[in-house]
Amino acid sequence: GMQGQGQGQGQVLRCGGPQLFCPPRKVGALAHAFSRTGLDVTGLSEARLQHLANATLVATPADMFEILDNDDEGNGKGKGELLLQNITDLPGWGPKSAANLRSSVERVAENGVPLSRFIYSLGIRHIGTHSSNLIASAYGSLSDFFLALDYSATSPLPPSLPTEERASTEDSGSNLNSNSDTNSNSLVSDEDLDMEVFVPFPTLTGNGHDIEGVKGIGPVAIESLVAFAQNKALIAAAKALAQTLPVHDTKKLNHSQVDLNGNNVTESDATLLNQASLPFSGKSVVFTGSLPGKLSRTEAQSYAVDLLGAKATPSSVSKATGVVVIGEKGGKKADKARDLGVRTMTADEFLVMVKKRQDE
DNA sequence: GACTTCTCTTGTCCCGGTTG
DNA sequence: CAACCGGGACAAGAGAAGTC
Repeated sequence: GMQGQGQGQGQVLRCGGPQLFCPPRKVGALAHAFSRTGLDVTGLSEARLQHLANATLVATPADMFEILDNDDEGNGKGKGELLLQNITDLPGWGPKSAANLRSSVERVAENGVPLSRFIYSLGIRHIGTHSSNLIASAYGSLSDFFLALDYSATSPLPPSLPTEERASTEDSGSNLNSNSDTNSNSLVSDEDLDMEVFVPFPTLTGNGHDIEGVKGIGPVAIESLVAFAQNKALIAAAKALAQTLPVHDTKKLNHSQVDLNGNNVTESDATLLNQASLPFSGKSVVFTGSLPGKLSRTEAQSYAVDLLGAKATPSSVSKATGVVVIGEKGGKKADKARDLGVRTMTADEFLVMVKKRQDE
């Protein structure tokens, strides 16, 4: 890792660099990428990933998709079959679990993931589900997101560089930063914003002129994004991963909804998504208790966001919460919602709304 | 066929970032 | 600078699946 140390303020021991290429944390990074909120490849617990990593079968998320390669050159087994065989032979694994893993990978490779989950899967620090959603809707498409990464990686002024180098790269306006006492730890300090100084991720930060920026993405998140963008190995891994599966634009409707109930969602629904007329538009929706049927909370959250227009599905209730959906055994969240006067609805009522949207 | 292992899910808590 | 909000980590348990 090349970036600065962990700054000592977090309790967690960190390599300076990215998790994916930090041996102690590699498995954790892989687990993060394949987790349900990421690429959602089932059958890959942290323990199982440890097996694969120990056997040097899988080092990056993209490697896992090699299990689908079937480039057998006339004789013998293809690459994917070999990998499948190697996995099957690992202790604790068997034909069944290996085959299940393969089909899980296959499902993801065919269906793809929404841009937000792709971004989440990259494991960028401070970029969790919420920030990933914000970023995804800011850029809309994977290509635009990568463009932003490439652009921001070209920053001539990494935050750690001494001020002399800063001055040399911006000869015309060098006098602006003459006051060296200013604690310009921040990447987007006012001085930087004023002149045509390089600003990374202007779509997110705003450029002070025509671009407003994204609320909820602050300097810390930006700094983390810049570090990611400047790491060639991580970018390469991300682009390799992008080759393995379709990444759906956020402004359009993503294909993942087709899977939920096998229902097709038409293109016209996509245009409805951004309208403010949806039941949950602009609201954050919190779920508590278990939902009827085999509907998982994750699926329900997808419905709330994609079909009903919710802006977020946090895990806790606050006064900013728009609606709390109460399933069976709803606990303290339901109480808190009532205390705060937050609107509540039953899971059944929620499902009716979902059904109605699906039928349109 | 028994045992082990992993998965899947929810609730709670706390840290940290963002915002005004 | 303070309050608020959100996410992540943690814990626990029930259930399912697979291995041997």
